[in-house]
Amino acid sequence: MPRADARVTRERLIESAVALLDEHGPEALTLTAVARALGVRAPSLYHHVDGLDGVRLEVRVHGIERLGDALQRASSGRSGRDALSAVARAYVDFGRHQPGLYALTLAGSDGGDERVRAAGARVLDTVLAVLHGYGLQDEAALHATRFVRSALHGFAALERAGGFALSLDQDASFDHLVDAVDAGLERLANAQA
Amino acid sequence: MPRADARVTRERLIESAVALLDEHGPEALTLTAVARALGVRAPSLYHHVDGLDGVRLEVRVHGIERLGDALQRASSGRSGRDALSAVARAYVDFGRHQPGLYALTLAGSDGGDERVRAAGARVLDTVLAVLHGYGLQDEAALHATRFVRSALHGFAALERAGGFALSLDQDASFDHLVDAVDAGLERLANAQA
DNA sequence: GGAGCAAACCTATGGCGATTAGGCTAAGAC
DNA sequence: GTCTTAGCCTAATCGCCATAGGTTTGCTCC
Repeated sequence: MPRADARVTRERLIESAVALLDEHGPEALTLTAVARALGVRAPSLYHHVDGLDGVRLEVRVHGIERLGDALQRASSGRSGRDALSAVARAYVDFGRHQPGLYALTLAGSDGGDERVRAAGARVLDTVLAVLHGYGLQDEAALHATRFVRSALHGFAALERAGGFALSLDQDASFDHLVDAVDAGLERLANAQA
Repeated sequence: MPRADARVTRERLIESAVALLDEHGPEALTLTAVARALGVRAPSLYHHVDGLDGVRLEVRVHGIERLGDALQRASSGRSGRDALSAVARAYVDFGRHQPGLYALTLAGSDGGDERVRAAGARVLDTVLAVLHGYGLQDEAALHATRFVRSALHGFAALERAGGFALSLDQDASFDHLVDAVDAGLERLANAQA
């Protein structure tokens, strides 16, 4: 029975952690900093989460869930290339707007946490639904999912790391990427038949 | 004028750092650990590199150079889809065999270091050479490079992070990825014309 | 309306890693 | 042989994670 006057709640803790992460990078996510943001001392957090890794886990779960939300929202009511384009845009935008949060969704030893698995499955299902629009099914669809996620994650990660150093328009590159992925999916769909 | 009996050299320092990274992960790369491996105390390292970030920079430069070596070796004597396949395999294998080193090649604020730029340019050029085999030139080739690097980095990163949770064969997924990227490049080459 | 339980915090402490300051030693130049 | 300086060192500070153990104070239930 949680007390009503608690300064620390899972929601507020995640909120603070995400803010630190997005504004000051991964290094800034410390127990001390989170505690300070919540008006509390660092050891107090141990009553709510399992140390720094626990904070990261909570944030990761939250991040994957939010990513799943964004992808599902983007794909709803669309199909085929249209759906691919919308989902891809949503994915990349998520990485752009919440770089710190996004980085945590993938990096990490999640020790087989159930919530991570469930949230990840939802992301996977959303992508799979898009691929069905290309006629991809079963194993071929799963391989294709890995291709799509590789391309999207790679793009988001390279963008974040400053890997696209040249002064070439990134939005144009994104459009080319979607075009190329579209062609790749058509190839995989044909190869499957 | 360096002394002959020095225990710390750039080479030995990088070697130790890479070993720590590949065997025990990013967290294990500490000044204390590197110093211990070299038979020296941590503060002594400051005479050779600029702190922990300096170590990371040295390792990053080394990693990008080695990646460049691997890609160039893989592409030499091949062209077209054959070259793409070989380069992709070399890229992914690099990430598999040296996960810690690979992770550092991209993650990071390299503050515009000249050696990083140069080594990165060599990687870029190798990929560009492959794309010329598809008839891609100029701007279109650069956009295509981003597509290829996104797909390869994404695959390597997801593999390393355990993002491919399902028990689906990863080598088969890799073959599908190469196939899809090949199709994507053909599309981009046609769109260019 | 008070007793008791447990939630929510706290201080104290230990340990480790980064980094700075300041000093010793001995290799190699001249 | 002197002297410069590269290469290491110890000492000390600071920030952070983590554990141990204690105090306050809502809440619930008689």
